[in-house]
Amino acid sequence: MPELPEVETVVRALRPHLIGREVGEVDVLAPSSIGGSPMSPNALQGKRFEALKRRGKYILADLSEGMGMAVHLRMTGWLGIRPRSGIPKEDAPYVRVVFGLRRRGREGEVLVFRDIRRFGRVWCGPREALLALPALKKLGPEPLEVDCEAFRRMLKQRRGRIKSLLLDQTFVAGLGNIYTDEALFAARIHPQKQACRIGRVAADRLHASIGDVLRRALDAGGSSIDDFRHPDGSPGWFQRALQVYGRDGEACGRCETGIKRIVVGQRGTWFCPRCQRNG
DNA sequence: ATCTATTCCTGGCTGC
DNA sequence: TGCAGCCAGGAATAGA
Repeated sequence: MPELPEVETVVRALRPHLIGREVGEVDVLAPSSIGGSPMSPNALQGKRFEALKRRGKYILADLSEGMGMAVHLRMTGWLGIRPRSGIPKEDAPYVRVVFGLRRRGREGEVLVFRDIRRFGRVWCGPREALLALPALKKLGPEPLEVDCEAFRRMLKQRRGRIKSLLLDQTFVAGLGNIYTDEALFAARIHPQKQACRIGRVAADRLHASIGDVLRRALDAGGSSIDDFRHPDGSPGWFQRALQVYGRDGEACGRCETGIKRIVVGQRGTWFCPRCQRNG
């Protein structure tokens, strides 16, 4: 499932392929994959990619003449560059949108949006209209940019359970189920602990753990759980380094206690009942 | 502010 | 071997 490190990995890999190229013909095979867009993807035809960025779990492209594109991969979304006539047969049923790419007027490759479960979305339109989309506008701060004191204050103001709070994109933008569980384990905080009752020392530890786990996952090219793959089809490696996520019954790397799975806010949650106490 | 339930969607699993 | 039923999961949404 693409979270911040996976989305950032995709952005970095796509950047050199897209910058400077112009959008050619656009083929929308699944209209439901187009978000409540300000405009149809066809409006991007003839516009040139100028920048590719990430905000939370959103991929944001700046195009010429003030246009933009936003993509959310959700569970199974994938973006990649393919030869114009070279979409593999096994991918074909899941290809939802195809953007032709031209350089100096010459047709070349295509940007493919593939998405098995169709939860992902592509939005197109004027940049300002995209940034005004409620979901983007309400995003909380980037977890790698918020400083320790600010983070501590943010926790103090909230009475919800820490796990649910970290998953709330309006609180911090970019964490998902994998990295919240990993960060809470590293900081030795119980996922159901009330945010405002996390002490100063533990809050600082959590802030550091979030930064640490995200940076290490980024260095590993993300985690290939289920079907996350880089734009070139290669997998990330961080799933090997995961300490608790999906490791029901396995021994905790710190104390050997069995990792436990519970449900918090309708989300599968893995933690070590001995290292992470709710007291 | 916060909680719960529901919806979207499909591959993969379980149980018969 | 086949089939029904269930589940995961991010985020929007509605309602409490």
